[in-house]
Amino acid sequence: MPKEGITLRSKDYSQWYLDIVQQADLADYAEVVKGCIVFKPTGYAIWEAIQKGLDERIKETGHVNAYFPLLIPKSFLMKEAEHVEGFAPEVAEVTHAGGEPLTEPYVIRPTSETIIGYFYSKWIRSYRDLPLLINQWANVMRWEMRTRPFLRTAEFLWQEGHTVHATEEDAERETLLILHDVYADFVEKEMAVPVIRGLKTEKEKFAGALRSYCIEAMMQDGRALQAGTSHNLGQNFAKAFDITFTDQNNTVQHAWTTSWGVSTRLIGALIMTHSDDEGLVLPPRIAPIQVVVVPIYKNDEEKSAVMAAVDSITKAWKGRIRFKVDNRENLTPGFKYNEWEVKGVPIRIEVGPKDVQKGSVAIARRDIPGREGKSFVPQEGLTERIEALLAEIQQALFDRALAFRKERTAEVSTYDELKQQVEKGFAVAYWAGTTEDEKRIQEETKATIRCIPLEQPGTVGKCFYTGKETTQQVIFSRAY
RNA sequence: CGGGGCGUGGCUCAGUCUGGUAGAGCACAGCGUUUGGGACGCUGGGGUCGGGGGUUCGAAUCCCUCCGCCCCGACCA
Repeated sequence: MPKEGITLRSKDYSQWYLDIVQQADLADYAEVVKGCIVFKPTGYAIWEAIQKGLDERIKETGHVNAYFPLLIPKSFLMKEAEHVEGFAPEVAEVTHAGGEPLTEPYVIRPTSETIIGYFYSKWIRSYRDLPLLINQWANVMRWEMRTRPFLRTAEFLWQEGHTVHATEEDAERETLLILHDVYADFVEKEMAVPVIRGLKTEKEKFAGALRSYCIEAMMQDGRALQAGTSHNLGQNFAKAFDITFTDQNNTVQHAWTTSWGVSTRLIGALIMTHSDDEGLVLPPRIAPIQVVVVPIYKNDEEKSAVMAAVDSITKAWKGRIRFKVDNRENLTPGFKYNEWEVKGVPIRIEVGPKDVQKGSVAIARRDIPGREGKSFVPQEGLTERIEALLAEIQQALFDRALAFRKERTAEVSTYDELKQQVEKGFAVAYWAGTTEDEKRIQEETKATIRCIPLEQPGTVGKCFYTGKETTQQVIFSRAY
């Protein structure tokens, strides 16, 4: 049953996405502030769930939270050559305050390596101070030319980890720990979004990094979305900000730093991975509301019987299931079904007079729309049944997304094949080209190397572009 | 930055070509009837027509100018 106000995916995927954001009430355009959005309560609740899952993992891996200033002296940004080049075009500047021009303008942070680097240089003296493992939850601003709710907004929310280590190996271990145990683990287990872990090419790496690792997901239109990045910054920032320490041998050395972040863009990934033409679909583990209960009655007598049943049914749920009883008056059940479907609640329970008599409820799963996903089950054992079903839905969403990605991924051995494949999804190819080659391919196909997957077949093949033999495979795709 | 679209009650838009008392649907408020897949009736409130200037007896409508937002593309988490 097509929903009002939602464009079909097959008709216009981009418009469908915007419609979902609006209809599920996730965000509003901040029309008075260019490129920004308002995170409405429903959308912000998803962010809070993401924060919770990530924050737990960040802390479990030994990090602590702190907070640094929003404004950064402009000169700080200039200290690391590649970094300036990467970010200068998109920073917003504060030139006046208190009615006076500032002697040195501030920039609104586009990312915090520089200001954090400044403080780290003050705090670190000895190898005994290392590793320093700090994360911050913050907002940042990048003046992007073209914005899209959640996927790319001028201001966005994120976490950015900034760590300092005594050796290159330690920094590398940290970078990969975050990639695997924090980002990939969270995104796959909690968000049910399968990702490919890989290394960025020189062209795509973070401005100022030695190496950038990433997790890449495939959206339903076959395009890639970078869902998280973890950078080994080498000694670049340590040298720019003079982050040094004295080692065991009393020698002063530059430290090795890392930075890593994921943003509210993950909400976009969630939408574009699971949702359908009926609206938002949320994986149970991330859903702010996992189960909605719609009571059905015609008169006061029925109402009291139904509500009593609802109370006794939901009593056992507290602390186990995140649920909401939709007891709004003057709205028909049908209206409520539609509303909660659009908003992506994983399970809907209907309780009506017939259920009171029979000791049953109707249970409908969001990931299987329509009659197929709805059945009548006994009230007895319902809590366990729901918990099992939530887990089943979580797995089903992941499996479906993974199957979709596999179906839309193919190995290519010629440039023509690549051109065709990137229309559909990911093209896996042997690659021995240069950054220049990569740029040319992007101009011609709009596709970029999303990553060099960490998992490599280890076999030798011919680069489709240069014809050189190589063992390195990469993934080409169009990206968000 | 290039291309396109739009600006009229809260929302979606009609009205602009051809100037003549600002409209519809939805939403909202009240009352009543409804309620197992987007209910219905009656009543009601709500608009400096994006801003400024001009033409005219008269401008949402014609002219000039400024502003803003959205979509597509290049660039980017």
